[in-house]
Amino acid sequence: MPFTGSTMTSTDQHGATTPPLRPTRQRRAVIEALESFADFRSAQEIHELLGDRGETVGLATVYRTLQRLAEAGDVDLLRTEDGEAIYRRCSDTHHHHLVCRSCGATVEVEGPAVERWTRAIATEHGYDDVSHTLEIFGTCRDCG
Amino acid sequence: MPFTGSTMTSTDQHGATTPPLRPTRQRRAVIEALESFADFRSAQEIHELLGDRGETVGLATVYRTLQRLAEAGDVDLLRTEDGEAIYRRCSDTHHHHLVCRSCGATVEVEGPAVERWTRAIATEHGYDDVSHTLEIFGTCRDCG
DNA sequence: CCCGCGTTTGACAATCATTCTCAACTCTCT
DNA sequence: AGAGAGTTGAGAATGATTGTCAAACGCGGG
Ligand SMILES: [Zn+2]
Ligand SMILES: [Zn+2]
Ligand SMILES: [Zn+2]
Ligand SMILES: [Zn+2]
Repeated sequence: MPFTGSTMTSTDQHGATTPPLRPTRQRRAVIEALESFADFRSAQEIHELLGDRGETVGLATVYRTLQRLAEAGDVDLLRTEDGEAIYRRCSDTHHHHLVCRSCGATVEVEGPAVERWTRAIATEHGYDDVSHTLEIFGTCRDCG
Repeated sequence: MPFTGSTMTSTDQHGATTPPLRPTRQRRAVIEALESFADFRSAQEIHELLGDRGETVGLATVYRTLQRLAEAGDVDLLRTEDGEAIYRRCSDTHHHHLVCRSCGATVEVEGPAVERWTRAIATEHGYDDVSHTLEIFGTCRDCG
């Protein structure tokens, strides 16, 4: 049963199997593509953008790269209503997102209180090694 | 761009298109199946259980029913690490889940403060019609 | 009880995102 | 240059979820 606290986990990497990561053309291309977006995008969208730009990067590679980045915590991952994975470059400090339901405009937010609360609640119920996911959705001013 | 606050939304249904819902054998069977679980299960698992029980219900029907129930707010929906949808019968008041990462044991939790915080943060940034998703993961006592 | 009709079902095909395969290729280091 | 591990890409494979559509059903009305 694979349950997660993937994006925005409060617990961090154990220490181990972190094999080297080579700076290849495609890897750089994907990262660069991410830089050019302010909101969440799917692997397919990123692959498409790269195609338009002339940068040739295999779809499988885009998927692989995005996964690696997500695991490394260099990008945040969330799921659309229908389960599709979408990614976004983001700051390295733990945070959450306030996303516009209609245009996707995203704002990073922090809430020390919430962080404390989740940990407390979990501990209180005997749960260890706590992590969590939290996203806020709404309609932004422009889409209002 | 389908972004959500599906499960555990703080905003509720607008008012409209809620066509009647017939209490069919299969519908009842799915609901009953859900009653027999305390944790989240996938459509496939539920379909399988029904099969074992002798209750014949088409897989497509299980999917459809589960969707309806989720939309109606009668069951909570969340996604496994790999995007698979899993469901669980739950109380009708707004709440969140504390889930064991390894065995799936689930506890419903409430946090008025968090509810207030998400709304405040959103408003503060000019976002309206706010909803949110929040899940806490950890290792339960038994799996510790 | 029987009829009419919109709803629901189910077997199966169709989607579609994501993963797998694996031979060719690229780094890195010596 | 050469060896060895890490990467890539084209295309096949997977697997959850959805679409199709004719047959079966549930709910009144007569
Ligand atoms: Zn917007
Ligand atoms: Zn947090
Ligand atoms: Zn457990
Ligand atoms: Zn809440």
